[in-house]
Amino acid sequence: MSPRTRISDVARLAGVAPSTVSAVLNDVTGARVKDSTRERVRRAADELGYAPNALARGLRTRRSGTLALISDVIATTPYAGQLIQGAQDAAWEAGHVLMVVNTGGDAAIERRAMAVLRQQQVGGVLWATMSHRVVPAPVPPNGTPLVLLDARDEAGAVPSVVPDEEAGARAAVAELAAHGHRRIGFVLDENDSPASEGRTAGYRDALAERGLPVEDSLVARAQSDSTGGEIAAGVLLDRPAPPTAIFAFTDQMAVGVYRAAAARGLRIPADLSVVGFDDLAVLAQELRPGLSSVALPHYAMGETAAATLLRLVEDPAAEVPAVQRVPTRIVRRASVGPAPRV
Amino acid sequence: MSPRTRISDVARLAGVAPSTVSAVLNDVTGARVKDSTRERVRRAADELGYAPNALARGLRTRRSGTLALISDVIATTPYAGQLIQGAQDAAWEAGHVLMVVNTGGDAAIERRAMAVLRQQQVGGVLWATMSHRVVPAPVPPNGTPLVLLDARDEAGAVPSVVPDEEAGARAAVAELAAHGHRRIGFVLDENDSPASEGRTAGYRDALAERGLPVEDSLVARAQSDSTGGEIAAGVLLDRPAPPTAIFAFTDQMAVGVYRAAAARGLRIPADLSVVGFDDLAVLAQELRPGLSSVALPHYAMGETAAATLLRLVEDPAAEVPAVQRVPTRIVRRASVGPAPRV
DNA sequence: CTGAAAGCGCTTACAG
DNA sequence: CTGAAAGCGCTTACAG
Repeated sequence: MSPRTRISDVARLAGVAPSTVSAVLNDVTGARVKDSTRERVRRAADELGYAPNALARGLRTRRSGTLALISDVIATTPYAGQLIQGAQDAAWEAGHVLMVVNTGGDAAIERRAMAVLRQQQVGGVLWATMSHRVVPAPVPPNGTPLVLLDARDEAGAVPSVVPDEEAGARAAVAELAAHGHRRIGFVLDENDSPASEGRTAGYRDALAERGLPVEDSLVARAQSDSTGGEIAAGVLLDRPAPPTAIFAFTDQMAVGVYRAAAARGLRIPADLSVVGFDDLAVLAQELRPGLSSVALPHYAMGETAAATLLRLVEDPAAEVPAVQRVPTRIVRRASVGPAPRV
Repeated sequence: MSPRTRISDVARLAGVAPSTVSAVLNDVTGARVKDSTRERVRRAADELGYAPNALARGLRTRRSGTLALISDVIATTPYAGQLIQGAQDAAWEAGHVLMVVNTGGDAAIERRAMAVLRQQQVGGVLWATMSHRVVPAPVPPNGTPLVLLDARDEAGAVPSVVPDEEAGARAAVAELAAHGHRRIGFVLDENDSPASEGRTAGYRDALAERGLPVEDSLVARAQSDSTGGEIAAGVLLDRPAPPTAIFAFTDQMAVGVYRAAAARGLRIPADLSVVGFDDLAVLAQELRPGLSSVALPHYAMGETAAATLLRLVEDPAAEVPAVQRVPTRIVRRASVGPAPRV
C-alpha cells in the first residue's frame, strides 16, 4: 500500500480535529457540527480520496464488517455460485464483506477455519453443505452467530435455511395433475435424505389431496443418476398399469426416464409426461423436449441465510426461526402434456 | 464477541511482557528467548485458548492477510465453484483468507467494490470473468496488486491467467486422429472470442501438423448451444464429403451434434466420433454414449492466479508472466471410436 | 459547537 | 535474554 491518507490528513486540510472528521463522515447522530464545517470536512475527504481503514475501525469498534461462508465442497456442484452470490449480495447490501473458506469436509480443516475466522473477527458464519443434509452442529468461535445453509442441525439448536422440498414435490404433482394425469409415478433416489423424505411426503400428500392413487407400485427407487432413472422408470413403465406421468427426483434421473421412454417407443409428452427436480439449466434446457423442472432456490437461500445471520450479528438475542424453508419454483418447458386417452 | 483473551492475558499468566509473547508466538527470527520461557508462553497461550486479533495485527503490520476475488457474475456458471475453490485453497495454504464480491458486471458496483476492498486493506485482488474474455483493465486501489482470471487485459499491462485454448483443441484433434480419423470437422460458436480464436488455431494447427485436410467445408459456425450445434453439424454431415469425426466447441454444441447424427441415422461412435469442450460433468456423463471432452482447468486456474497474486503481494516488484496458459485435460468417455472404413 | 485524550490489541525498534 | 514505550488509524466518552 502506498502513502495512504489518514483521518488526520483530512482533519488538517479541513482545519478540524480527527474526532470531528469521524463524526461527520460517520453521520454520528447527536453530533452537533456546524453545516459549514461538515461541508469543509467532506470536501477535504473527497479531495484527498480518503477512505477509512477498516482494520483500525474494526479494532476500535469490535466489529469487522465481515461475514464468512464455510462449506464442505464448493467446487463439485453447479449451484455453489448461486448460493455464494445470494449470500454475498445480502452481506454487501448491509455493508458487510463475505469471506469464503472450504474445508473439503475435513474436520481438522474446519476447526482451523473456525480459528482463523475468529482471529479475523468475523461477525458471523454461514455454514453450508452442498446438498441438503442433517449434520452435527459445527462449533463456531465463542459467541459468534451461526446459521446453517442447505443443512440442518441434528440437535435443532442452530437456525437453518433449507429448500422447501415438500412444496417443490407438491408443485410437480400439481403441474401433472393439472394436465389431467391420474396415475403419476415417482422415481427417486435409493438413499434416505431430507430431500428424498421431503419430496416423498410432498408427492404423497399432493396425490392424496386430489384423490389420486397413492400406490407403492407407482414408486421406484434407484441410484440418483441417469442410469438409475432409466432402470426405475423401466420398472414403472413395464407394470400392468403404468403411470402416464413421472415425477423424477432429479433432472439427472429424468434423463434416464427419457431413455426408458424412448426404449419403449413412448413419446414425451404425447405418451408420457415428466417433471424433474433441480432445474439444471445445462441439462433441462438441452433435452428434447425441454424438461419441466422444479428449481431449487439457491440464490434465495444464500440471501435468506445471510439476512438471518445479519440480524443475529446486530443483536445476538434476536428471535430467528429455527428452520426456514425457502420456496421452490417450477420451470415449465415442453415435457408435460395432456394425459393420453385410455 | 465475548471476553476475548488478549496478548496481555497470556503475558500475565506466563509472567513475561506482551512483546515476549509476540516474539515467541510469531517465531520471530533473531529473538533470543530462553527455551523454558518459550515453553511457559506457549503453555499459557494454549491454556487460555489465545488467538491473536488479526485486525490489530494487520493495523500494525499493514498486512491484513486477505485477498479478494471480484467477478462479474459467479452465479450463472457451473464452474464458479471450482475457480473460487482453487483460489481459496491457494490463499489458505499461504495463510490468507479470501473475500468474494460480485459486481453483476456493473461498473459502478465495481468501483464501490474496489473502494470497500481498499478500506478492508486487502493485500491483492483477483479479477475474474466467467468466460475467457478480453477486457479493459480494471483499476485497483492504489498500488494493490491485481491478477486477471479467465480474462485478459486489452492493454496487456496486467498479469492474467487463462486456459490454454489452443492446446485443448489440439488435444481434441489428436484424440480423433489417433483413432484414424482424417476428415475431422469443427463446429463452433459464431461469436469471436479468445476461446473461439484459440480453439480454431489449435484445430487447424493440429490438422496441418498431421497432414490432414484443413478445409473451410469442414468448419461450421452457429450459436453456441445445442440447437446451434445441431444446425452446424447438420450442415457438415450433409456435405458431399462429410467428416467422420466432429470436434465441438462446447459440450452443449456436442449435444446438438448427437441430435444431428441421430436424425441422419448415424451412430456414435460407430459412424461418427465426437469430442466436446468444457467437460460439463452433468452433461458429458449423462449423454449416451458418454461424451469425451476437453476439461477446462478451472480449479488450477484459480490456484495459479492466487499463487501469482501472492507473489506480487510479497514483493510488488516480482517478475510474473504476463499471461499464463493453464493446460487443459481430455476426459475420455465413449464418443470416440475408430474411423469407419470408406 | 469542537477538540484532546484514551484505548482497541497488536508488533517493532530500542534499552538494558 | 527480556521489558517498556511508541504507534498503526480509528472512535468514543468527556471537557470546555
